[in-house]
Amino acid sequence: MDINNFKYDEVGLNRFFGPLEAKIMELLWEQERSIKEVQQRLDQDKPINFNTVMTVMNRLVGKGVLKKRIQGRGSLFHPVQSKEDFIKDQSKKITENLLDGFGGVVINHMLDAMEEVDQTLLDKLEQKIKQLKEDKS
Amino acid sequence: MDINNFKYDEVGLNRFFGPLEAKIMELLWEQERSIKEVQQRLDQDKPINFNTVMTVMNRLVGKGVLKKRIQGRGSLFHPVQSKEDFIKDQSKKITENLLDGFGGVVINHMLDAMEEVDQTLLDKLEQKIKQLKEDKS
DNA sequence: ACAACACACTACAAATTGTAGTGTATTAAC
DNA sequence: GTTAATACACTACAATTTGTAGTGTGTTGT
Repeated sequence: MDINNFKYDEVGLNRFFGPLEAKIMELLWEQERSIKEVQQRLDQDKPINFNTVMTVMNRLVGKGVLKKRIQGRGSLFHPVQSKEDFIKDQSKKITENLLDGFGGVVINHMLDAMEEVDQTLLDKLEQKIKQLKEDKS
Repeated sequence: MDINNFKYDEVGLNRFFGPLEAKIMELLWEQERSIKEVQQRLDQDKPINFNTVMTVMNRLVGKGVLKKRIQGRGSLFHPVQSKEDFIKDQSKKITENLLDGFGGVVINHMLDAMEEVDQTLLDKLEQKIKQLKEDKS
């Protein structure tokens, strides 16, 4: 899975993908689809070439986020992970990366950010730490 | 400050900058320097053109991470933030972004990642949580 | 046999980053 | 005071990523 870029000025899946890639992923997380089906869906919003969609979908296969399954004449595409699992995995990677890259420097600010979003998070984290300490002893 | 890309397959400052940019930032976080001084430092490791260094340094000014200060004939460059502050700010942005972009989906995995850190960080976490709770009451 | 379709291969454009040439203006030296 | 070195602006090109799309090929269904 070579997705390893997080654009934190973007929104939603655009943080991990280009805009067209993101739209395609979204459609395929809904359900498995052929290139044609994806192209027709996208075309409803804005005219888009079949080959354009094909190229991008194949690139996503190359990146390891989509899989191709031959079915009769054509192929069907589906993500290798659910959307939730994808986001979870990437978030974990990013968080680990921040922590073991910059350690103590960032941890306070991560907590600040957590608190701003949801106060109950601190309790959850406290519990986890308590549990961790019990496990160790 | 238009740094908004986090490459989580890279190491250190390369997560935020290109490799050459990162080396230059590192040198300027040590101390304010002229283009010539930066170029000569880098040149010790590997031959590098003066204009190359100049271009990249000016681009970093354009991105808002460096400032230029005229001094006599030439200019001296320095980061607008300390290295620590830079990393803190970016980390906070990334964390907030993850949390309010993907909400509950990522929280547990962020906590998981936090659990995996070393003991001293865990202690820091506990302290920080305690402190945050006191602030509330 | 032919037309429609699925797909491979190829290519180009914008943006980002590293690279570096040429030209200009100011400073320093003789 | 003319020349030479220096600092810098301007410009350009290559590789990579992402969006875009043309052409060509082989299979299918009529």
